[in-house]
Amino acid sequence: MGCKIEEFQQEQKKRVRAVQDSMDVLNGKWKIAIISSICCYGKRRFSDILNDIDGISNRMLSKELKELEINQLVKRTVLDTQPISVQYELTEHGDTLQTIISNLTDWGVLHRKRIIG
Amino acid sequence: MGCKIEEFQQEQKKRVRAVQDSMDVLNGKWKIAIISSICCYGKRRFSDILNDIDGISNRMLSKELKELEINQLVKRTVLDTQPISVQYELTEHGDTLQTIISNLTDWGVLHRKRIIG
DNA sequence: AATAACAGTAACACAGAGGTAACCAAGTAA
DNA sequence: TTACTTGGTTACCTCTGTGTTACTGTTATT
Repeated sequence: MGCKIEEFQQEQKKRVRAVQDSMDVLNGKWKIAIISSICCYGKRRFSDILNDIDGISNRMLSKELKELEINQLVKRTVLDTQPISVQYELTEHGDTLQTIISNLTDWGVLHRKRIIG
Repeated sequence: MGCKIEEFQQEQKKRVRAVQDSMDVLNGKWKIAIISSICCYGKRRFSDILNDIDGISNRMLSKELKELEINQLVKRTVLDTQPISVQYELTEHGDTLQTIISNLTDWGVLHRKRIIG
């Protein structure tokens, strides 16, 4: 059976689907920036993240954090302070994104040098 | 001067900007799938890519390939065949995305196991 | 009594991302 | 003559991602 090529194509389709699964979670203008901010500081409050990321609105931050929570990448904890503050941290699963974030950071620098400036 | 914290924050903002530079290029429903397809086969024709990626339309593929060309990730070559065929391959710069693609593939599998199925 | 900080939410608006379907030109096979 | 293939383009439409502004409730401060 000359199935080698078809097998390879099936594998490739699986790989493409896997990449798209990742991108479904990471897509959007702000998600990776948010993860990057939380990841970098370990724990981070709502207003801190708002401050870390130039241009994001509280509406967007709130929405994106919710989605990240649903995808089990981020954990939300309400702290008993006055006024109430809310702490975000990466889950164990979220932590597994570190390699990707780091690669994307390096590549971003490279790309900017090469294309943008 | 107690500048350590501010320095760190500046560094972090730079990192976030770098990640966003990457995402500007890779964002969208199809771009990474396209790169992944070309990268996997080395060289790939329009209709092959169309076939690799479930759900993409020729309109989208054409549009995304153009953008990837503008960003110097993909090189287009018209072949003198009948009917004419067009070959796409990654540029040197596009090749530097391989690590990221591969990481995203692995993470996608992990994530699907963990969340989706 | 008024204002500020925190962590959001609600209502509305809009550009552009993405989908669908038809069409094109050149060659070629039936 | 008609139909098919390759690699697109064009027109049109829908929908969603994102932005803007204003608002909430609670506590502390002035």
